[in-house]
Amino acid sequence: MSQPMLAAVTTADAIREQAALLFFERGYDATTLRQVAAAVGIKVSSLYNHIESKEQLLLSVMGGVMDDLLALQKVAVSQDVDVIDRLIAVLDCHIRFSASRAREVFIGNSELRSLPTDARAKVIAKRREYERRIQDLIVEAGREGKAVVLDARLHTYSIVAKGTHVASWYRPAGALSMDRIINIYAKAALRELSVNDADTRVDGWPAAA
Amino acid sequence: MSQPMLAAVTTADAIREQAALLFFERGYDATTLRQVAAAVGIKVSSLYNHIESKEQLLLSVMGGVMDDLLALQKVAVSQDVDVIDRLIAVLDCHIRFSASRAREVFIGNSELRSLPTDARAKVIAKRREYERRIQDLIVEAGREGKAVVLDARLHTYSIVAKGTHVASWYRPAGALSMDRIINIYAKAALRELSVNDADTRVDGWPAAA
Amino acid sequence: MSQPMLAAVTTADAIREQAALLFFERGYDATTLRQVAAAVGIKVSSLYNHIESKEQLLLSVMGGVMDDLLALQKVAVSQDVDVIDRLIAVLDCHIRFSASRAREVFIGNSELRSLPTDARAKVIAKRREYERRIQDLIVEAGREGKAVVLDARLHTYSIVAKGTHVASWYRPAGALSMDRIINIYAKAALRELSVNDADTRVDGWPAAA
Amino acid sequence: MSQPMLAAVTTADAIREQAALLFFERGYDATTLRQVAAAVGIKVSSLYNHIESKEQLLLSVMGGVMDDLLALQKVAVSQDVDVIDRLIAVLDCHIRFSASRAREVFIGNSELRSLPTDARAKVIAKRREYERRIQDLIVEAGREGKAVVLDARLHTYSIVAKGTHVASWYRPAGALSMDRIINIYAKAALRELSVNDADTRVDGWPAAA
DNA sequence: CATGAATGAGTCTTCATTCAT
DNA sequence: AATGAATGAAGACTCATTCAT
Repeated sequence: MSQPMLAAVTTADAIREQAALLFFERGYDATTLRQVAAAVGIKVSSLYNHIESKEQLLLSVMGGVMDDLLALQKVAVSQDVDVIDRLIAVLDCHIRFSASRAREVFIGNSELRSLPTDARAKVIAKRREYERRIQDLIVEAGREGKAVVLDARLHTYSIVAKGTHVASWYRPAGALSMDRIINIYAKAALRELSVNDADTRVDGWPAAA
Repeated sequence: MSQPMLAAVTTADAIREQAALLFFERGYDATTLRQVAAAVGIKVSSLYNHIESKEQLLLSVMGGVMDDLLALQKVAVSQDVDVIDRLIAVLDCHIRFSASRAREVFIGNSELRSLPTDARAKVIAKRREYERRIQDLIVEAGREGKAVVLDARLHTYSIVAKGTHVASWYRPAGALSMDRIINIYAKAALRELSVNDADTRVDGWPAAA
Repeated sequence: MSQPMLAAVTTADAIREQAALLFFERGYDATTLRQVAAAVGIKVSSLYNHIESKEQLLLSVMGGVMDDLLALQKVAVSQDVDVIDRLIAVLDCHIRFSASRAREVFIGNSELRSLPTDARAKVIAKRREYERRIQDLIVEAGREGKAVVLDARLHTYSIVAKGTHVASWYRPAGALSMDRIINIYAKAALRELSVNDADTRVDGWPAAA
Repeated sequence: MSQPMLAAVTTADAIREQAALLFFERGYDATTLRQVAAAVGIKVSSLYNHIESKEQLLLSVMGGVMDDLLALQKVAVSQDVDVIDRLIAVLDCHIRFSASRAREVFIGNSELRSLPTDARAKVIAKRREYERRIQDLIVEAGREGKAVVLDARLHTYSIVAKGTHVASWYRPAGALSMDRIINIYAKAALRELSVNDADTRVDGWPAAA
């Protein structure tokens, strides 16, 4: 009823879905379990047949995001192709993920501080690993003379920031198609690194795969 | 003690300062007026001799940020120089502000939704105006053939995102000096727009002023 | 596992057993039906196939205690022997019961107030009857010059109190054997009443039976 | 207002008083903070201006009881008189305290298990110390041939039990005066130990002091 | 019989806010 | 100005109980 497109099979799924929506819209602290329950169509106490606590609910919402993202990035990074092509793959992965799972990504960014200390630490570690891989690629490209690196870390931040930003406004029904967004941001990133034929590389990209 | 340079003269100032710190660290919802009072060294009820409400406190913390930012941007934009130089000035303004007033900027980004509807609307309008000016500059540069614009809005977002990101991690004592960060991000932005001699333009910039 | 000797045959029995254990350890109010269910190895809802309500469970745990005790006391009181011998029999009965069914006795003492009003009234009536019989014996002994009674009621309380106390600490595996405890407390009670040859009477007691 | 005799000066005192009353009547678990607040004549949330938590309230109610009791007992034990006189003094102290502060003593006995583990451990240690002193006196009396000891520990329990029991029913307005109760129970205790002239010793007791 | 799920009632606790002093 | 106390509103969570499967 409340999920026209994605009918949640389990009540537990429905709870996670609605919670994600509400956490995204109002923030974790400002979201009441009453609101979550109402959105699902059950009473607050019934919630506890499916979740352990509000904190656990947040965890399960943020849950796999970083793992999924790391897994996808791994694939992109591991391809046996040119650095630039791997970089493009990583960019594609980054923006596509940030857009297609915008809500979770956004929550993952904004509600880190609502997480219990140990869980937060784990997520932060994954985040660092994720950024490190991007940075490594940038350094490699620089070393091979295929990019003019100003500051590897800041270039990385610049890329990461694009994803964070996209996650805050992307809507499937928006004016810009996801592929177009990815295409432009990938070009922008390569340009920022002064990669030769940045635009062409991006447009001809999946070809090499 | 927590503000080495700017010792708050008024109690009201101290409150705003500590509130900013706490809102930044834990978020508006998760911050208690008790915590603010404790940080200032007074009791909760005494707070109300200086503030009207928690919401008003948030407003006064986020208060001038957008106004100040718009004012600074205005100066940058109004200079009677080359588009690219104006763009650089705007970039400098953007990153410098995002870094030097990181906490307020961060709160302004993350706690928009905690604002009462009308206040939120006003801030959003200012935000749009701010972004519009950047976008206009990009469009102008593109029209004059001094930049190869892929999508003016996305380029704008890319720039804005850098500031948002910087506001989340910049510390005065950090490894990177503010000027260096600005220098690199300005180059990155010009490169992203395929501006000729991007790096040189940035390095030689204030000269024209 | 928790009942080495008396393995509960019925699930209903197991429930009563575990409930008794938990009520004893944590009190009725502090005991959760979930805990009872867990102790039995079933789920909470399954409990209701065997009990009517938590209150009824308490009732059935406290259930027969007073009836059983009264019945045993009846036998002791009705013997056709010397008052002192009957008193000793009653003392034996009292302490033996308090020790051998310590948990139920303890619960019966401490959870009276958790009982619904009418049930509580019934138990209290039985209690009074029980104490009255002891008191009557004391009075009789006094009248016959076989005891020096200070205050029949207080002597009765003194005896009752010993049982209550024993019920709170007696463990079958403890240092003192049950028979020894009974022997000593019986002597103490007779001594308290200044019965002649108190110790000898107790030691030679079952002889007369 | 609600305490005709003992007008509590502080609100905090009133809370402790009413809490003691309610904990005594219905038990800690069955007592609601709402009830406590209502009894005091304030709202539940106001309670928290005076207490830290329900558990702390229990602690502060049970608070000094054992300390006070130990202090009084110390005085009785330390007198430079005959063992039997010291024993009588200790008995007087025990029963008098159990009666005059019946509610607190009762709560201290019945709600031990509601205490957090560490607090419970402390109270239990004090209890043991208290009982040990009684037992030492009994042993001493036995060694000096002034008492015929059956089992020092059980005699101690017998005495302790009388106090516990008294605390459960004593009312200042009751039929038996406190002094009479003390007198009888002291005699009963000495008789139980086969002390010579038990009754006379008790009746002539304070004389030696 | 056993159980997963639902739920109304109620628990302790926190918080922003007010007001008399 | 500062504060102790009071309070309405709300929040997360628990529990005994019911019912369909």
